[in-house]
Amino acid sequence: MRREMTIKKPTLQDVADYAGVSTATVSRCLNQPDKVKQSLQEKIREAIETLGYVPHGAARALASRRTFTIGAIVPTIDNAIFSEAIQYLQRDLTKAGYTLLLAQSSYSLDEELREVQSLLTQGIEGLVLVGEDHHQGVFDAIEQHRIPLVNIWTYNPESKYSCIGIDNAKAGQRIAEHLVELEHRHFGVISGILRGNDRAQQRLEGIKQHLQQNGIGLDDGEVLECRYSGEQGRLAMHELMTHHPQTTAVICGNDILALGALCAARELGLSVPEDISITGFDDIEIIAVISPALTTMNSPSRRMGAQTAEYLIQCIEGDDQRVERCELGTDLIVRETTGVAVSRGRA
Amino acid sequence: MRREMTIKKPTLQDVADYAGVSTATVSRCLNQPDKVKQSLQEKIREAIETLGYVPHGAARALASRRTFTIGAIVPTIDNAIFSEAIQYLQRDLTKAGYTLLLAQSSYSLDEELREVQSLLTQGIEGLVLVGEDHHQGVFDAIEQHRIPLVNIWTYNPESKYSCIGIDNAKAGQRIAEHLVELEHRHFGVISGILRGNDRAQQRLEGIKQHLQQNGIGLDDGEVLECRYSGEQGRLAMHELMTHHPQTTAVICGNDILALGALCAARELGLSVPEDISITGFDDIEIIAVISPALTTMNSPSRRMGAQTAEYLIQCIEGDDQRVERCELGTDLIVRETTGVAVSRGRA
DNA sequence: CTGAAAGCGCTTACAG
DNA sequence: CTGAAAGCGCTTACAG
Repeated sequence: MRREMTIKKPTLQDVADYAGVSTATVSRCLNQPDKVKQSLQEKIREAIETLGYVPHGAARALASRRTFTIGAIVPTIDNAIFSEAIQYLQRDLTKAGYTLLLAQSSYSLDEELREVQSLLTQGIEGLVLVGEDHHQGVFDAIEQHRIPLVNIWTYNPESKYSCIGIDNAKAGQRIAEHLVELEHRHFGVISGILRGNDRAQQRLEGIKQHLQQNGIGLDDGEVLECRYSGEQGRLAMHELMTHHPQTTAVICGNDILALGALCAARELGLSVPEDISITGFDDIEIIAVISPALTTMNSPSRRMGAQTAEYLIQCIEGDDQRVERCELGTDLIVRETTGVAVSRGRA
Repeated sequence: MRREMTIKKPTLQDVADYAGVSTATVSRCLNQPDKVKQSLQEKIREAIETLGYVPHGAARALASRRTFTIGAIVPTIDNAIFSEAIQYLQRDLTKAGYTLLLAQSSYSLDEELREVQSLLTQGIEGLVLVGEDHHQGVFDAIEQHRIPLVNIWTYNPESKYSCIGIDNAKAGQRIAEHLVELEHRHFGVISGILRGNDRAQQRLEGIKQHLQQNGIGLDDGEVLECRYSGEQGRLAMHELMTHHPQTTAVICGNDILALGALCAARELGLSVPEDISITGFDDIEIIAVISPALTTMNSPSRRMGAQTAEYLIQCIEGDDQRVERCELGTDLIVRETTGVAVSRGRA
């Protein structure tokens, strides 16, 4: 019988027996040490040490109704902007004693809903989603569970839920404005897949709106959608230039796509920016050291992660149900890939 | 009293009452449906639907002694190779009904130990770590909890624990060999921080060994350590060329450092590879579309993630305690940044 | 400051 | 195929 002691992991009860106190005291010693006499604390710590006791999180969660767990769902972790945000979110959550449960939606709203349900089962006390466009079931579940939701990467002053992010439409507009100022009249857009991605949709809307205001049209054929990969960007650029050779300005959905487009331009013998201007989005760290230096819009992903952690913790600990709508600024960073299309005139 | 029903989340008991069955039956309906009569299943599903029941993970974990949770600790999630591996690990774990608990160690073995303890509290049924060099406390804890550990990114046929990764020393050797074949005699190494990073240490050992075999020395001053960032690589390259201007071959710890070094070479007016050869490591996706195309060693991070998920699941479900030591191959991908140093002779 | 005891929401032999 | 009941390992009023 006693043999079992060595094979079974020690419980709070074992610690209590060993230290000659009650389980209540051991529990207090762990969670509210100041309520336990010094001498007992020492005995208990010794017991914990020699038995190699490790608390049982599930039991604690069940009894205390606290999981100290936050859920986050990003489209994919394998995109620098999301991994940067997650890095900071995770780091700050950990500092405050919370655990991050991370899931990926692959840019699918249905998949996102499934992940939300799974996270809810696991008892998350807060949820972070990307964008503000979600399956209705997500909102229903959030309401029922009464946990704070923060939508990141999006800013909407009227949102019913908290958001910490950028104004995507305005950012798209700003890029278009820059290129229009350089007197471009023939545009192409290489966007990420729009379905399930409200950020990309909003940016495209911003671009279209600004072009329209300046009397510049943008045909459907001049907007290409593809996955966020360098190779996809390269192929899209080739397709764009085949069907719309007069294009002098290409707005890309992110930096990776822009690097692919740049690659295609090289292959086509087009000089940048003399023949064609190309813009990115995000200002990921790596592009600071590559040539030609990419004109892009920065995206404060780390700040987003850190601020989200801070908000959520305050929301939970302060029992503060206030909705926060926070707009983080973006800056157009003009470098070497945009300019006047001198070589090919201004048709 | 009844008012509480609307404010409190429904439990299994509520579902059972509503459906007119016992909690045992509801539980079976959820976990082993084939053991429950069809007609009852329908009633129960209806009850779940109308009450909006969501299972309580902690209670389930406590009662069943299963958490369906796997822990993984990477140095940082903000490095393409780790985020790629995690993406696949996460995806495949999710498919199999497991949840990934992700933590970051910031390349600190002490921090790693702390995270391991936290994960253990949360009841992980398996653990994934990067490298084979860990705090002794990690091994002790793993032994005590009897959970499978797999060390990734490392391959050691004698390892006591499972490993799925590459032979880092061999990879380092292979890079050095390539450059020696191109008749380089003056080397520089821009490595990641070595402390707490056995992969980087092993690669450096492999490089040193091969150079030594060919009568080429490598002074301490010719090995620079820096964080994995483009800017750090750029600065290190400047320092290297200031103190060792005769250098014709620079081996970088990863692709990001190599891009930084390439940037510095441009700034210094050095042609690549005519004046100097530069190599990376990892073959991250993005470098496929940038110019000059980087010579590098590929690192099968996605395969590592997927294979780790597969092994762990089999280990847990098959109750198979077999230790697996799996070497994933690497390939030297020779592109445009390495060649004979024609311009500066072969001193 | 400490302990006895109820209870958190499930699962699972066991009996029928 | 189904149910009564014990138990998973903690926390937390409550009483002292």
